Amino acid sequence: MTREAAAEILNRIALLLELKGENPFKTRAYKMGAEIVESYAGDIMQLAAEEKLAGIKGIGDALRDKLHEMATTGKLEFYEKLKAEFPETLFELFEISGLGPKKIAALYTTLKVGSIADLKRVCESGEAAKISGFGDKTVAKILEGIAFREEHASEFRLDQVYALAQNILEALRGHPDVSRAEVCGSFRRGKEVVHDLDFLVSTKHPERVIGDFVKLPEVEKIIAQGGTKASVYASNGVQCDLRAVSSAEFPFALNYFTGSKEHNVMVRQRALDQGLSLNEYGFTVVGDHASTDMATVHEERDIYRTLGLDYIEPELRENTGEIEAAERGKLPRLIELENLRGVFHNHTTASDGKATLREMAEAARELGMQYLGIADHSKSSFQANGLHEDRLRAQIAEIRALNAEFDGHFHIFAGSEVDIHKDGTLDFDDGLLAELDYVVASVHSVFNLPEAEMTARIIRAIENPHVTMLGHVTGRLLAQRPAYAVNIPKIIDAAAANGTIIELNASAWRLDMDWRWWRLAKEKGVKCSINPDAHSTHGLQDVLFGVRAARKGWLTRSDVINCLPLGEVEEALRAKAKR
DNA sequence: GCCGTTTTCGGCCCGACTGTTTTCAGTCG
Repeated sequence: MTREAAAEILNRIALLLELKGENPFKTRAYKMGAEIVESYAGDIMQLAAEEKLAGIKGIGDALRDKLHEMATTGKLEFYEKLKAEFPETLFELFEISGLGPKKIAALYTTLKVGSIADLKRVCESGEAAKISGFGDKTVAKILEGIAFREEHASEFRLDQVYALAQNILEALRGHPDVSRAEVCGSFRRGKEVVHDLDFLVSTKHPERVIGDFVKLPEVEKIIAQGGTKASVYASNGVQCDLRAVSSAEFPFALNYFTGSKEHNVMVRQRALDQGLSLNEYGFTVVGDHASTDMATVHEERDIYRTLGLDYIEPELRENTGEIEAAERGKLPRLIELENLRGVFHNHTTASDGKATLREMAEAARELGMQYLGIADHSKSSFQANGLHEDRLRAQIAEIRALNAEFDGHFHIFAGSEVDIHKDGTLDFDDGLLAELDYVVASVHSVFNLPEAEMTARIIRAIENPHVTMLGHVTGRLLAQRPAYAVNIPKIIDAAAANGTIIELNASAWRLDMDWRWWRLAKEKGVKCSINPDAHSTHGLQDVLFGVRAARKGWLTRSDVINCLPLGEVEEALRAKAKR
């Protein structure tokens, strides 16, 4: 059993125990256990199998035995019995915003609600509103939650599909009959969520490749299988499509299936204007334009060149002006992962992170970073074990000591992710903020303010001279929780006026600020910081998702503060502090 | 369920907000 599967089972046990009204500290122990299993540095399932789990904090006798059982038998009797008491679909209900274990338990015991379909029915029929503790507003909120979930049901975050896409791509590229393979579609365009994964291969033997594709270990169910294409569901529910074309067709098919549809329409129109018809198989000459120069097309780049355009990176293909820019040679040179020199906004065990300060520093160093910014939560974020003044001061001292140890080879910046209160004041006074190397200001409470009030609240924080950057501007959780109401253009103006950086939170759950706003921010002169918001050493790698989003927002390395080498970024932070 | 130790039970994380309620329960961060 994989560690992900084991962690999932522990999490589900926690949910079911909560439903049964178990001691909340017991359910928390299971949740903690799940987190440890997910993030443990080392092969925890191997250790579990060999009964070598002793001494891991948070894993006691009970969890140790359960992990051993899962690692050796592939299942857990305790869980099998527990889940047999409830319908399998019950877990869906926990995904509805506004519903917790108590309400779910009430719905289940009084009305036998065991699925979202049941839930919708009893809310609409008026039965739910009659349950003690429920009312019209509760029911309206639940229905809103259901609607949001339905609207986003087919969306997958990048953390859910990235490894899958890489694994399948690798398998395809390793196939003896495949000469070229790519992922196309919205994944290639760097969208923040995707609906499916589209793979493309060039081959002389499509039937062999397709036959092997549907037998990949990642494949759960075959939806369709033909001579040139196949569709399957992967085990995590993501639909994966494969198309096989010839080598000559490959660049055209790659371009076509990458989209976006709107971009394709514009490109085809441009081709027509030049007497060429473009489709997923190639160019054909139309009318009397027989003399058009049809350079041989080997790469996608050649298609654009034939049409008199610079190569347009996939992330830019949204028909938002990229074709005009390509025509005039004005496309930006997009940022690349390798351009990042360091990362700001990361957490440690001091608040809700899973790795210590030293572990985070070592991990960042191993990734080739020159510096690491720590920004643990501030005191108001109780749920995240936010730091009070004394603990923050102790952390600053710890960071200074570690830096002395690094002796210039690596640097840790002492920061804080300070809560923005409802009125726009910050969680620490200016004196303490001034002791820090930098400050990330974020909203973590009172999400439901009217837009004007929320905007004013955030602008007040931006105007605090100690605030270096603004954290996750809209608070959205992709496919789970909508953004709070906030006027982004006004936020951008305020950031520009105060020299405040805006974060591009690189967590696959957030990707916030959204890529659609970065061109405006860039025009106004606002700098971006691509922040992993890492809560573990592994989380540092989320910068990958952030870079994709930044590219989609037309950003170059000079727009992104953490592309600066150590000396220059120190200078930039000092300059901001002096303003 | 885990942890720690004044070695075996008692503590474990707090506050705001909302909606349902007449004093609080549930949810969220």
